[in-house]
Amino acid sequence: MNAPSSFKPRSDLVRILMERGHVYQATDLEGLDAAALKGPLSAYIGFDATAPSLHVGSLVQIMTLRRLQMTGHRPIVLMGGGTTKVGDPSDKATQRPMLTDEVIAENLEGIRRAFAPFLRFGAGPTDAIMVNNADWLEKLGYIEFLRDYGVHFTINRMLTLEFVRNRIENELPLTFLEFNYMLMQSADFLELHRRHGCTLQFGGSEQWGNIVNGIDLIRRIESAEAYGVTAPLVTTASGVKMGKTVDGAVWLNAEMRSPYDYWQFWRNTEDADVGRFLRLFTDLPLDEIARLEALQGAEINEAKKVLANEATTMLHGAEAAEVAAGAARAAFEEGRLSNDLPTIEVARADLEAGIALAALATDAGLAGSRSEARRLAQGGGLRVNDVAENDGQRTINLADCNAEGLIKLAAGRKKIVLIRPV
RNA sequence: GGGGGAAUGUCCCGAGUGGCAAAGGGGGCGGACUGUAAAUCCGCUGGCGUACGCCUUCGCAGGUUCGAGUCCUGCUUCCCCCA
Repeated sequence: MNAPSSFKPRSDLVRILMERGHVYQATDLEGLDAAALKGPLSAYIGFDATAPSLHVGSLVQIMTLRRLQMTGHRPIVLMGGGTTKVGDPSDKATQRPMLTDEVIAENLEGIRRAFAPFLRFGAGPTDAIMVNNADWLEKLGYIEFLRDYGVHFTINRMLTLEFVRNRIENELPLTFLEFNYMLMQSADFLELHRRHGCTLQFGGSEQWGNIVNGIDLIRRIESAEAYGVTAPLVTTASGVKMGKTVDGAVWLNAEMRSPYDYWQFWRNTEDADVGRFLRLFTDLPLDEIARLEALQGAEINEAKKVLANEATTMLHGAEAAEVAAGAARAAFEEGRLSNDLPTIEVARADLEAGIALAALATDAGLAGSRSEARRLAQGGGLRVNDVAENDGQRTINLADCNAEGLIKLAAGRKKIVLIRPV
């Protein structure tokens, strides 16, 4: 199912997706290539509202839509207002917790915003559009649903799907609710085909079964050809699923993860991942990436900075990226303070009275609790103005302010926060 | 409907004789070493407290006991076997 190496795509779309590492599996890459040459395609990816923001794990998908648009096609962002209520079981060992309507609505709002920097929305032929599957899924009556869609799916076939076999073999429950998810996703594809002429669906590798079923449904009901392409699951070279850190995921929304931290995330990429990430997550030309990727030893840090700059610029804008880069340069390369580091304001009166270091570090977000901050200090990981402080109980007051009236607090080498009395 | 088993440190897996803040992994965080990398070694990994300490945790609710993750009763969810 992987693209044969002998295949030479003629369309920009397929060529670029392949070159940049977006293709893991495809139903009919040659057919898609031919279709893309004929004119603008409409393609979609669905995003369920399981969290208040998308994170780096979804970035591959977003970038796929971006490439699609840049090669002259129309992206459709499908918000899963309806499917979220069922919950996709594909990559899960157990059923997801049920989310309430209120939570789903809030999550959708947060997710919606993430797309603006990556796609151009509008009414033109290749402008991106955003739709919500609650619009059609919620109207379906049960019997209607069974008769219109259920009739096209056989249990025999569904039982052969990998995640279904997994659940059954490992004796994990698979509820009927979850079992229906793929029908809903198939219905989505059909609906988008009808409404918007959508003929292509992208998704993560775990979406393969769902996508193929949608293509079948379109073929049966509309006698039309549709295509599916999945992206590889992006892991780091160490084999860890990408984007997992202290605070959980690397969120895209700025209020959940600051541009500075976002820049740092990319800057801390492992050597072995730099080339792959540059191809996937930036628009840099491939020959430029090849040059950066070839850098050896410490020089590859330059490539990581480029990656951080490009990725941060794309999401938060050039200005935010420059500020983040500048703050990092000052802090790590010149060993001095930059006022552009994340800053926490603390009431001057509180500092006059004195605050325990552990409490201050916790409030500044460097530790999850005071106990944790205290342990961090004991282990030598907490520094005040670059001096390791072992006693978490030590009081911090205005006397700790430097010449600029700030206190620099650091947990480890990389997490730095400035305290500003106000 | 009947019988048998399971649920553990709110990231995951997982041991647990009535004295347990609870073995061991993974993951994460910190330290050393480096290049803000990898690998390796070391430390930490429930909350609050300056401290001898206090509080909250083993599916839920009761009970026995000086004392319960561990025993008893009921309930919930899941798995297996029989019907």
